[in-house]
Order: sequence, then structure tokens, then C-alpha cells
Amino acid sequence: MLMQEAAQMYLETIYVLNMKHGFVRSVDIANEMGYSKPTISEWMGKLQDNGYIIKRPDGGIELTEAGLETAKSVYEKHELLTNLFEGIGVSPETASDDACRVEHYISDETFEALKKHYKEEHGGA
Amino acid sequence: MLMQEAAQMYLETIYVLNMKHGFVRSVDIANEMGYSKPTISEWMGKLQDNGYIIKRPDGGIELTEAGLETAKSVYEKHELLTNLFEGIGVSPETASDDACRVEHYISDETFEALKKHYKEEHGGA
DNA sequence: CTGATTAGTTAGGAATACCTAACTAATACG
DNA sequence: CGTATTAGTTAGGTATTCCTAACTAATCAG
Repeated sequence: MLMQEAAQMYLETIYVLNMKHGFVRSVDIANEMGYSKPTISEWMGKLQDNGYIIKRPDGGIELTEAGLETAKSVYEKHELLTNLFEGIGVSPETASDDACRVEHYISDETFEALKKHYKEEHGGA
Repeated sequence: MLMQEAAQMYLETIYVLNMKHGFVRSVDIANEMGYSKPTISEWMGKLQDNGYIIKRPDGGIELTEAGLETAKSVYEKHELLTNLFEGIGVSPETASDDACRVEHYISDETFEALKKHYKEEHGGA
């Protein structure tokens, strides 16, 4: 399976909901993302088949090591991009919205460069 | 029709090829983008139906005012993002590749902020 | 004039990512 | 205990965006 935008969003959402509430079910993901239950059900099946999550018998969804790695990577990009955009005067809402789309299309090389640049600006280098 | 990523790319490609060679046909777009002739044919039909291009009798493809506006806007984002990425140490190839994807997902608000910020850094404000 | 190449279109198909309707299963209320 | 709600699945469908195969039409070489 390709780790495309959609799959990344599901993993990131699971990661964020888990940080917020400590327990994530398919419905919670559906509510958070505004998608239907069957869509989530289908995706959770695919994500489990490919080793990114585990569906527990009690309905809880848990990220595997691979899933967590992807989720963290996307989330980290989201955070940095949001901060960068806000830092140059973009409104918090637009900054977050744009970050949410751009986070899937930035290469690791560019991300590392942005991170370094951001630290220099805000760390006093 | 939604001005989604694909439509934006076709218009931008027509714009760039036109600047390079002054005359653009469907085949030229197909070769440049690596897509099949039927795919381009289908899209040129849609773009013409929606008033973004005109197919001339001799096969030439021309941007309408609406098409030119969209193409320029996307191209301008591409250029700025490429420069920004290169400016913080990203390799030219990665910078251009990333810009090519990100250009479709940056809001006007964020783009204006980036433009202002870039000018300040390079214009000595 | 014939045969080959090139440009463009038409028809049909595949993958992705979403949907609604309708079902099962479990839990919760009164 | 029976009914209502909630969670999840299954089946079938839609829109987008690409594809190949096969066609037409025009140009070009000999």
C-alpha cells in the first residue's frame, strides 16, 4: 500500500485522538474527520492488513510501531508548518488548514531544511 | 468544475510550454507531463468547455483570460516556493519537485505572507 | 498514388477514495 | 424481557483521474 495523503491523515488522526482521550474507536475517527462509518471501517481494515494499526476486541484502535512512526512524522510536519505560517503573520486557522494539506507533500529534505531554518530564527543562532 | 490540482497542472504546463516555444499542442503537453494522448484530449475538452483554453483549428492550444490567470497564479507560487526552498539549502531538484506539489495547496493568505517574508529577507527590509 | 508516421478522438477499463442503505451485534433503558 | 440506541460491517454505487486499444484524419516520403 502506498502511504498516500489519505492513509497519513487516518494515522495522524488516530495519533492525535489517542493523545487527547487515550482511547480511539472507529466512530471517533469518523466524527473527527467527518467521514462515514463504512469509510472508516474499510480503511481500518486496510491499515490493519498492512501492519499500521491493530483493532482490539473491545473496539479500540491502536497504532503499531510502523503506524506510530508515520503518524508522528506527519504530525511533526503539521506542527512545524503551522508554527512557520503563524510566525510570518498567517491567521491560526489558515495556518493550520494549510499545514494540514502541505504536510503530505513536503519531502524529508525540505522538512529538515525548514526545521533547521526555523530553529535558527527562534533559537538565536 | 473545481480548479483542482490536475486542472491547475495542465494550465500551468500550457503556460510554461507557451513561454518556451510559443506554440503548444496536445502532444506537447502529453510529452511534457508523461501522460497519454487520450488523457490530454479528455482534459483539453473539459478545460475548453469550462472556458480555460481554446483549441484552435490548427491544433494549437491557447489559454483564455481565465486560464491565463489561473496558470500565472500557480506558476508564481511554484517560483516563489522553489526560491524559498533553495534559499534554505534544499537541492534545486527537490526544491522544484516539492514546490510542484505544494503550489496547489497553499492558500492565498499564506502565499502573500510568504511573499512578503521572502521580500524582506532578500530586499533588505 | 501508396504506405508510414503523427495527431487527435472514442470507447471501455482500472484504481482511489468517498458515499448510502441495510444489515448484525452489543449495550442500555424502563 | 423487550425495545431503542450505538458500533461496526457488507454490498453496491459515484466521481476523479489515469490507462490501453483501436479508430480517423492529415501529412510526408518515395
